[in-house]
Order: sequence, then structure tokens, then C-alpha cells
Amino acid sequence: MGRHSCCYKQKLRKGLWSPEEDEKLIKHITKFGHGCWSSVPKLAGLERCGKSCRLRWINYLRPDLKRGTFSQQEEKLIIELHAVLGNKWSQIAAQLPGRTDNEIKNLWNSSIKKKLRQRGIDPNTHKPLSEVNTDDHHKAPSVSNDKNSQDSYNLDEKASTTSYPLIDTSPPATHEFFLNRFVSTHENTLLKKPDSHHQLAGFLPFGYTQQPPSEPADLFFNTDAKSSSELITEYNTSISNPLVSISPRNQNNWGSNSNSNSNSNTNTNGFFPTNNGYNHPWGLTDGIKTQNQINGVEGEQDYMKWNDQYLSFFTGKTSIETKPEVGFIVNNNEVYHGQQSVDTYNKNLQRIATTYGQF
DNA sequence: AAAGCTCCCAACCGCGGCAGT
DNA sequence: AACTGCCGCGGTTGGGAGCTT
Repeated sequence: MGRHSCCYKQKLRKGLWSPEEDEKLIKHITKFGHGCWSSVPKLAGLERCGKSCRLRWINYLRPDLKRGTFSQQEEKLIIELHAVLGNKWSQIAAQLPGRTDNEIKNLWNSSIKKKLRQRGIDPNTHKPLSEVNTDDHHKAPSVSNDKNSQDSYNLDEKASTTSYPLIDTSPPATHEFFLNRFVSTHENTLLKKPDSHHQLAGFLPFGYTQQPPSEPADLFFNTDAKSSSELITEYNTSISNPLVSISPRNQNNWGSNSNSNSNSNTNTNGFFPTNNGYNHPWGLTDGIKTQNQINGVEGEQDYMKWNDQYLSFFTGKTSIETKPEVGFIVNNNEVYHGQQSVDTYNKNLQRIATTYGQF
């Protein structure tokens, strides 16, 4: 177990970052990617440790960050996820596009905790406070089966009326919890779509690098005939298929503002395969009007994002394969103040392609 | 106006895990 | 097996902003 070498070094700056430092870091990562974080400060000309650079990038400078106040829907999702995952902020953050674990943690500690207590819910156990007072040995985060507590955070209808294995927070139960939610939430919208299996491909937290060997959507669309556990098994099998690669991009349209979509039908850069319903894995249409947006079908994107979140959750690998910092951001987000040229953009695309050899 | 208080959040700290040697 | 280097995570802190008295 090593101690980060930078922790021992003196003369490194600490505390708040200046705009100049931010600019240096952004320029460096935009141009070269972060690579090994410990070498970033030196290469970027910063008197910071690599850890500090990493943190600054992930929590503040990354262009795909949403910023701003959390919506009620986001807060609700955080509470639900916390009930299942406990203080696994990074896993919770993986389900919220554009939000960092730090941000969510802060929100939880400063606001949500208080709100839950005001509503008579213990934020640690998600049980009614009255119940917790006589049961304070129950420290591990878990959700009560008690309907009152469910209702009091205004969970969606399914969650409050269906008997999920909420007490058991082991991975299968967790996966089943969200799979049930996914299936019940989307069976109407997805099953009725004539091209729904292609639509589904856009939800998956990975992109197809070539035509898939079989119809991938069958995994989820015979929902009336398969149990959730069967579906999970099939999904897990599918992700181990060598022809289907897990994308290193964030599953939640990373590199984008909240409205960009992850299911573009438009080949905007001439580099990625024009999609036949199969999503490119990088969210590279960010900041660019997509055909769907132009055609006015953007409304479909919202539920796609949700599906994306739930499905990636099933794999239990979101914090590994899909961490946003795995790649660097290439888009025209305002954080670059419009300084990034089309040329740089294209170079970055090529660098990604070279690095990951997926195209 | 200013002192005191509270809240919020960016950043730090320290630990565990993993990979490489 | 032991050690080192690095990454990522969760807990904690410090200070600025806003509010109250």
C-alpha cells in the first residue's frame, strides 16, 4: 500500500486553484489527455501534486459537468440510490449524468440528510426515525420494507407498491431492484417502438464497434416471458461477448451538457461509423445538433438517458469501465471558451481512436 | 454597520486496492 | 512475498458567502 509520493513533497501549492492554474490544466488535458496523473503537473507547468490536478479536473474542470442546483428528480434518485448503495458516492454519481461524487456527497451532507430528518426518516437507515430509535444497532444503509418510509420520499409508484428485496443490499438484489424498475418503467415505451431493438442499443452503456453478432435487443424485450434474473444473466453474458466492447466513456452522455444525446444518428465528424442505431461510444456529438434534435425527436432522449443509467447499473461495473476520467473530453463546451479549434477537435478524436483502437 | 452564526462546497487527507517490479 | 507507485474513494476540513441579530 503506497503513499502517494506527492504527499511528502514540499513547495507544492495547496488550496484554491487560480484561474491561471485552471487554464494550464485544461490546456494540457485538452491537448494531451491526462495520462499518468503524477506527471500532469510537471508537464502542465503546475506546482501541484498529481492528485490535486486529478481532483480539480474531475470535480470542477471536466466539461461534462452539469453544475447548478440539483433537480428534484435528481435528489429523489440520490435518495433511492443511497438507500441501496449507502455512501458509495462514486456509484451514485455514476447514475447521475454530469454530477460528481463530491458534489453528491456535499448535497447529501448539507441538504438531503436534513430534509429526510425533517420528514422523520433516518438518513442512514432510510427507516422512520421512530423505528430507528428503538433499533439503532441497524447502522448499515438499507431500505426498509416499510411502505411509509418509501412513500415519504415520494418514490415512484412502482417502487412503493412492489415488494423489492430492499433489505438485502447484496449485488444481485441491487441489480434486480433496478432491472425491475427498468423493465416496468420502459416496457410500454420500448416494446411499442417498431425499431425498438435498435433504440435499445443506444441505451447500453457501451457502444458496438461493429455490427453485433445477433440482435442485442432481444435481451430485454421479451420481458413478459423472462424473469429479471434471467435478464440479468443474459445481459451479463452479452457484456462478455468479445464483439461487444465496453466503452470507456461515461454511460451518461459524458462530454456533454445535459441536453446532448447519446444516441445520435448523425456522423458528425466523419470518423465514427455512421450509426445504424448503434451508438458510438464517445458521446462525440456533444455540442453539435444531431439529426434527432433537428428532426424534433429530442424528447425521446430523456428516457434513453434513464435507461442508460439503469442498464449500466446492472453490470455493477460502472465505476470501473465507465469512469469519465478514463478519457479526456473533446467537445465545444464553454469551459474552453471557444478556444478549441476544429482541427484540435479532430486531432483529439484521432487520439482517442488510436488510444483505444476501437474504430 | 458589524459581529456572530450557519451553510455550502472546493479541496485536502488518509486509506485500500491494484499493478508492476 | 515484499515493496513501490499510482489511482480512486469516502471522510473531513477550511474558508467564503449569506443570513441573522
